[in-house]
Amino acid sequence: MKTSLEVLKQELLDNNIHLSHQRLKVLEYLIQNHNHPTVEQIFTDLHKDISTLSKTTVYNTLRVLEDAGLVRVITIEGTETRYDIEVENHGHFKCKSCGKIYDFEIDMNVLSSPDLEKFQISDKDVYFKGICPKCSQH
Amino acid sequence: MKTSLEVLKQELLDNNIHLSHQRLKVLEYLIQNHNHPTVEQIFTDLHKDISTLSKTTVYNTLRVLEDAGLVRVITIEGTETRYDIEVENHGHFKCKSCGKIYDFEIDMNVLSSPDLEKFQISDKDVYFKGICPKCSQH
DNA sequence: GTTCCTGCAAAAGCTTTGCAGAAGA
DNA sequence: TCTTCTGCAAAGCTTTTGCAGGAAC
Repeated sequence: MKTSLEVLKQELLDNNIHLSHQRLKVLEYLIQNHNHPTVEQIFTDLHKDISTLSKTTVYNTLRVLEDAGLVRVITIEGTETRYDIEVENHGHFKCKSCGKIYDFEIDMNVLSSPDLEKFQISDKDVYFKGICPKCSQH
Repeated sequence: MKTSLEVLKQELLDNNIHLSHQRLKVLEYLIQNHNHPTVEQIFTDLHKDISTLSKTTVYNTLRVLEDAGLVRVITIEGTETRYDIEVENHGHFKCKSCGKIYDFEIDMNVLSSPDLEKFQISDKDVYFKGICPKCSQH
């Protein structure tokens, strides 16, 4: 399984990134919480366990993990940045009513354009917005 | 042509939005500048013509235009919000080297997922990142 | 001992809000 | 006249930066 902690720890080591307590906790959190948390959510939850944790460290760690290609940054809304363990072939849907973000499977390979023939593509993000089934019932 | 000023002005009227001088200038600017400007860029350029223009008005106007469905908000980067006249069936590519944003044609109708069967989708955004041809030459 | 990491405090940006005056219908 | 719009100033948020102390190797 790609998102196991052991595999990711190895990837960090391969990238010459120290496995500090704080970093492992953030990584662990992202593996266990696939709800696209904001920095605030990650910080608040982890702060319960690690009372000395600072928000700066959360920011630092997320950047490190992003650079290593382990986490994906979700900018579906301009006002808040969310984070997700890197998983291939899925897009994000944000419900305009309840604000929840859903994952959905999508074949990124289908996504191409003749306009981009000479472009080197390294990241593909697909963001949808609308109303989720729960909210449209009401 | 969908992006003509006259058609858009009519759409504003249909939405009960006053056609103030400032609003028309912002709209005109977006029609003439398809380079996905930030608020800062729009403000700086328009300020040359309208010396009394305030950034607040630019923000207000962009929100009004967004709500009316005339402009699209581009959140390809979490740190900056960009704006674009609404055009169907295109995605955005951001070069990680030079920072330029390119449009590319893509058939949004192809974009669907069985996971979203019961979802009402109102917005679809496709963001790619990588290196553009100009930068990969160097 | 050297290097890298953490976390506090402060700074920096971007965006929103409150409000008084101006403009428009 | 009444409603809506503008723009200044201030506030609110999120994120970054500088730096001193601490941890890891």
